[in-house]
Amino acid sequence: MNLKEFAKSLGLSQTTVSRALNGYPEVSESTRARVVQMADQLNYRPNARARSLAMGRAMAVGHVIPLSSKHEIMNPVFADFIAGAGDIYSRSGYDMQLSVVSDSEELAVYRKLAQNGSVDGVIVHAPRLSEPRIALLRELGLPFVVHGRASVGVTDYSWVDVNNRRGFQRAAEHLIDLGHRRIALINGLENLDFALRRRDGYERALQKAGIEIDESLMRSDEMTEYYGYTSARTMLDSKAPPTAFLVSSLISAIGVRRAIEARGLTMGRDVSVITHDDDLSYFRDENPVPMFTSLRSSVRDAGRQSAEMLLTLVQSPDRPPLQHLLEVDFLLGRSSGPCPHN
Amino acid sequence: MNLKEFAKSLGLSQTTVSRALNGYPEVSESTRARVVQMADQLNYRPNARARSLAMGRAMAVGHVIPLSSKHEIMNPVFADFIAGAGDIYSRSGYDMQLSVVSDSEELAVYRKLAQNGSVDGVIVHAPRLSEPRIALLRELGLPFVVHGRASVGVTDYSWVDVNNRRGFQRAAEHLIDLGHRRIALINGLENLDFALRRRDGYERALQKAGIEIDESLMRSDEMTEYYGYTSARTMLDSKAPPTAFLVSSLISAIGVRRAIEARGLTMGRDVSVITHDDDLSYFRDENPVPMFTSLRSSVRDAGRQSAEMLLTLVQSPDRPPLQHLLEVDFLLGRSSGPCPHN
DNA sequence: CGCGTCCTCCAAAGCGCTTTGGTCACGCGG
DNA sequence: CCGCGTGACCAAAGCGCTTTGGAGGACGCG
Repeated sequence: MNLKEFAKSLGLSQTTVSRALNGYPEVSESTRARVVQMADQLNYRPNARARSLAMGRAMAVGHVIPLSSKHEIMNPVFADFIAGAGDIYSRSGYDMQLSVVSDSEELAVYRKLAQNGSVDGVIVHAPRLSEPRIALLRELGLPFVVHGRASVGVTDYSWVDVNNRRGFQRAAEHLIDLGHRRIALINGLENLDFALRRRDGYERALQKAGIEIDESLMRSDEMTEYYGYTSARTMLDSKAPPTAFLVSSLISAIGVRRAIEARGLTMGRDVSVITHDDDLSYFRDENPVPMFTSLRSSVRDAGRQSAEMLLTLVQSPDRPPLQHLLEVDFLLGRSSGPCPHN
Repeated sequence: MNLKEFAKSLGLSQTTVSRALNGYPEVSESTRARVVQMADQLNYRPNARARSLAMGRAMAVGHVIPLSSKHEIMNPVFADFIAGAGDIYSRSGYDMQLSVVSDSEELAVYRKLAQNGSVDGVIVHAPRLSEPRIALLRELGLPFVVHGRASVGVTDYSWVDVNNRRGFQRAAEHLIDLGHRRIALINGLENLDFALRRRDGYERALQKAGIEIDESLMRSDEMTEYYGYTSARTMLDSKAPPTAFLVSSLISAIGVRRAIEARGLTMGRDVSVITHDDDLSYFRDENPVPMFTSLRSSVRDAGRQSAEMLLTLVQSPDRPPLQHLLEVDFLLGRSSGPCPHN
């Protein structure tokens, strides 16, 4: 059933029906009511493609997911982000389009999305220190919001980010206050901006406390469980093992914990752990005192914020960039305690 | 830049340009070469909306994700599935559309997708025992593939599923062979079909061995880490604790392990654990002998298979249903061993 | 030289919607 | 009674593509 047939079956013109359905004032309330009622009685729905072709707006936003051997963004964290963002899109009548691409074609895909007309805006995930996508998207004139920031380069773009530096500095300071001096950093991939900021926060805290930075206590990689496990395992087996771990992801922290216990040690007593926690639904700790002391920041919420920001941008494109910095919650759990060797 | 302008700048008609770009034989190779070259020089790309409007095909497939308080499909498992499916779509020139909806509107969204013309097919996730979506989609005439099966109702629809029953039966038999008699089942939500099949496999193994089924050793819920932890914790604290756990998800198994160790026991020695393992990238255990004895089946691969199946269905709609049953790999890890109390 | 056949290319008609630029009838004030 | 504003509706022109149904020229064959 298309508009033409539907209009005919109502004895009205296409114009009137279209207007009635889209809430324009040029049609009487009684007619509108009749149209709307008949529409869901006859199950008529405007064809989305035709609609957006006529309107010049896609009513869709895009997310590009690089699927590489090196860095896989499609991880549990991303899933929760998408859940948050998708929720907002649905409410606003927008579609969400996911493109899974090998990272060599990533930029080409953004280009395609823009020139293609298939989306009205995009979310940029996992920005690196210097981010070519920002320049590209600006050049293409496609509205975008970055989840995270790119420290190098222009600053006048829209983003939603977590205060990673402050969070990690605070966590490190907390460990230092507890007497720890050998604090390991199990970080994410340090070609990604957020990881660098975390490292920076960590280093600042050490420097302020006059603790020398020890590269052998720092790791950077994809934040898997196994990565957390092997990193911690290796460090704990070394001559001068760390007494505390600062971990970039709860998933890796689970691995760190496994290594600690495999060594016959007890987390929170022999070795302290503080982790960043994206508050993923599948790893939510509902204990009053959670297992991990953590820096918590809901990535699902970040997804919602980003989506909302993108939609405002899409709806008023000449607006100056919007930026939103989320603070993390510092949660005391059972994984941190005073340094035992003092 | 649209087709009209682009054609004019080439001194050709829209027809010829369109044909050149789409590989029709009615255009000479030399002209085609010129068109293609100019296209990427001038950065011309056909508008996707217009294209699919004209062709009557959306060149997109949909995935619907219910975001409810009761059951959240948007979990790490789903993320990996999407990564696999999305990969196939990209290669084939299809877009992937995700709809995140509250579960009360789920059916309405499928209806919309079909009548809307915004997708050419859908993947049905997390089927329940009896699945209204199957009847609906058939009625709507929208091609679909179910990830999983629905045991009750029609059987002639397309699906990709894992042999859950056999896998769990086998795992339970393995534990029985090791002398275990009190085997707990930490299952997924049992209104979902896959969970029922797993339970069925588990029960069959017990029955065959003449072991009485004990409801107090069975749990069913969303497969979070915390769920695994509390379930195991409670059971281990009971008068007649289980000596082995059969777990439906690696994530919950991590929680089970935590409970075991919190009790001062050692997994693999005091208590055995076998878990289903979706081979998620972020939980891949790269040890030669993995930590968990598991039933492994890559959900990413299932995503690929489902996507491929859907695309063949979309491309030849009158084809009879396709069905594909994936077997699980039984992997011996360090989490299972002989029953200690014998 | 005439005619049929390819080979290349083209004009124009959709695809299903929105939106511009009306028309028509009615009512009201002067 | 005339003129004009206003409310309710409509015809038709796009949006940017694909595809149908030719057209025109080159070429080969009798």
